[in-house]
Amino acid sequence: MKKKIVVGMSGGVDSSVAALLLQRQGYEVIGVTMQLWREESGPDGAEEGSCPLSAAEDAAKVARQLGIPHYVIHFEREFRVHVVDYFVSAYLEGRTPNPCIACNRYIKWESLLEKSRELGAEGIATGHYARIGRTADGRYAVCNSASAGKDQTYALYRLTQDQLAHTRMPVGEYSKEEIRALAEEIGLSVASKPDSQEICFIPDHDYGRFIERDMGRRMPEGNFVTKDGRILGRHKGIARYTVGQRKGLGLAMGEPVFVMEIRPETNEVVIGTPEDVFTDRLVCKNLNFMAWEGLDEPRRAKVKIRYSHPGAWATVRLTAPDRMECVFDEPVRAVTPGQAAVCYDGAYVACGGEIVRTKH
RNA sequence: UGGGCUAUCGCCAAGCGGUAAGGCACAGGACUUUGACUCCUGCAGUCGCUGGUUCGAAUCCAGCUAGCCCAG
Repeated sequence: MKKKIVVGMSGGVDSSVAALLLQRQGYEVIGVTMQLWREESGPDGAEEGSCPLSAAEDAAKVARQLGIPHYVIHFEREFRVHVVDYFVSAYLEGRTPNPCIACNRYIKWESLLEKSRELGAEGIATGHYARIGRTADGRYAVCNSASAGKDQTYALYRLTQDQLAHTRMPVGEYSKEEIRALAEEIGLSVASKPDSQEICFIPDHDYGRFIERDMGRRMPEGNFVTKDGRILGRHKGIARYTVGQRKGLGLAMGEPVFVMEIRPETNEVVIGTPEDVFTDRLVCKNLNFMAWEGLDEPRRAKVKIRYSHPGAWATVRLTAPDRMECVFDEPVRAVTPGQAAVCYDGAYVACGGEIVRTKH
């Protein structure tokens, strides 16, 4: 009897080819498109955003081409709570969230995996460019995909051992070019669809406006200050800024200036020089251990502090049961509370957590 | 109100008789699988106003206006 697997199909090239590959590997593939968000723009509720009708239609079309069943599952409620609400409240608290990490954790894995079990499948598969390997001591861990330019492991650091044991990422064995070629080869209609980018539920990229509309009122203005307390001007609400930001401050100081810190308690945004935004240590919490089972003693690791970060060498250690400190060999730029610090042991994701504090 | 100084792009600022540097800000684009960063491009037909001198004036002269400083 064939093994049954659920493939999360976004309507894009990657997840479409993932379904194809699994089918070729002999799985009984079930295509599922998650409906996550409905943009109530336009008078008659025109669709837009993450999984617009066209996404589900594209996915359904691909499923038809492959001859597999296809379902649309509604996760709007989960997405609202675990991604959008988290996103908005984090910004209002002066942090800079990474919604893709939250979405992976709560929606793509927790909710979808649960659903797949209800459907009698042994697990789920996605179109991520990452691989799932086993360490010497048997732990599951995601590692860099075959094509270095397409690594998505940073956003996957949250996955648990159980989730990893029931997950397949077939496109991680290939490069983007190979995936497109495969799609074209069998005539998949979505072969040339452009890659998605930007946060799916804010297509116009105006975060400030989204947050204000979501909470139904305007954010309070406050002061831009220097680290020694001098007032430089007024800001338009702390959620409009993030550490390391230069553009959009409207501050003509003669030299470029950057956001050093956001202080929700006083509603202040601290401004500094390019050098002021470098730090050599950070503390994170809500840890998840992947290739590493724990961290009894300080260890060396390459640490990424944002999705596109090449990684920087650091010594990491636990300072409390759920507190990890990273001390970098060289200062890194714009360590930002709310973002994730992900440690790598070789190609494997070792562990990671949410950045809570930086030290200047 | 008497004396001195200054007025050049949103901010700062070169320019010193030969036909408006630069920085910041801003806008657009590229890059980007979150926010950022970075990169590229654009951005004063005009120099507080009005006259004058000159082949030619932001640059010299006069008056006016505004701001700053000193005196009072």
